[in-house]
Amino acid sequence: MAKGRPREFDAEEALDKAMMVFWQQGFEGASLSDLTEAMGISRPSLYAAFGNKEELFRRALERYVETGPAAKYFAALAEPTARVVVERLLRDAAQSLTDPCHPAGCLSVQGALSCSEAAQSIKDELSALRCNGEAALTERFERAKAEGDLPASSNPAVLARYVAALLQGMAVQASGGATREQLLDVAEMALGSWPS
Amino acid sequence: MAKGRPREFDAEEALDKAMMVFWQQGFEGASLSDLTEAMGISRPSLYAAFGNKEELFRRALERYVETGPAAKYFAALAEPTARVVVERLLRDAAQSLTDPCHPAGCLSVQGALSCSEAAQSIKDELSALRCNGEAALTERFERAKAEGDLPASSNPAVLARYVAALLQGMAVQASGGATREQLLDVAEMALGSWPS
DNA sequence: CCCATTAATTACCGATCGGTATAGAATAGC
DNA sequence: GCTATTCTATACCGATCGGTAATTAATGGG
Repeated sequence: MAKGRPREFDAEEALDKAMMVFWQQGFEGASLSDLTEAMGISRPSLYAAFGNKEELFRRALERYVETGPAAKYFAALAEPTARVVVERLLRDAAQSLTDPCHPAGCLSVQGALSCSEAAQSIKDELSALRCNGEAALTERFERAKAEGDLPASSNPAVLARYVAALLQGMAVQASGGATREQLLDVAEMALGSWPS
Repeated sequence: MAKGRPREFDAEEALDKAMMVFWQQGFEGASLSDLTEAMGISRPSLYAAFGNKEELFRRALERYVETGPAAKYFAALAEPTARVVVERLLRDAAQSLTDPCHPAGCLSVQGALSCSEAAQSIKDELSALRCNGEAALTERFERAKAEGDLPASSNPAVLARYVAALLQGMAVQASGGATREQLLDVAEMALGSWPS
């Protein structure tokens, strides 16, 4: 098994580096030279290991969802009540969006919020990802409503869209340099008027 | 006065076309070819009239602020009470962000939320613009607080940041294809818990 | 009418874009 | 050791990027 020359770099490490570059510069703003330099590998190695720029982005995004900040998002849905779910979503977001260990903001928002026609499929994939996150939150709120955890009069889809919009707005603020404290203020403000 | 050959295009019309392209594709995603095609002028005409791509963007942004959606934002601050200001901000945003007459979303958000180092100054200018809008809202809330229009316990800066985040999040949602009704739901949800 | 001035057109510039052909280096199985 | 296989390194590809030089066309002032 495993014939041939072994690769001299760790694929997951390289992917993490690529993720950071896409995170900071967006899909189109990240050039192959930026990527190879950050990943510490040559251009042919990148193509051999990851296909092309678009597939590399998808792999990086996958990693962002599975092991990055997006993983905490889905983990928060497991909290026992809707109120605690939202508390964790907003507070974790304030924390993660300003974590100095990685670029400010959210890859799913700033990866390709606008782009040329050539990158349309990337933009669509990102908005589909955000939509999935919102849908998962809607389901969580539907469950909460069924459990009497949210008022019977509440509208889970609207609540989820509201929270999603707030999180995405916090991501824009973080991208613009907002501090963790400022984002926490926004989070607490929203929590102060949460219906439960 | 006015010597030389007269230009064959209307500069403001051309600027509006450029604004649309930047709005849809972002600063970096919009190529000179995209721009000249949409503006209906040749490349040297563009450079003679507007300097270069960066200055063209700044001119288009200026126009966006003065005569575009951003103008309505500042107009809303003139409403008599904080409550009505926020009502108009959120509802006008839901309307404008999904107006089929122009690209979905907000130029100040999707013009360059992330970019390469080469476009950093554009990104900075946009985040400064958003920051100005937020600061103007803070001042409006301070006035409202002084007028007893907002509770004495309220924090104008936090309220403004909360509203700004919500608006920016709505812009992200619109960019992803959210409908006007969906954004209005978010607006009404936020208004339902407004402190006054 | 002629000239100075400005705009439009064509054709082009070097640089960088994403992507690859080719050849050499390192492994496993035989 | 030899071969098949896989990775790495150099050097390169056509296309497109933002930006311009040079020429021609249209105006106003003298």
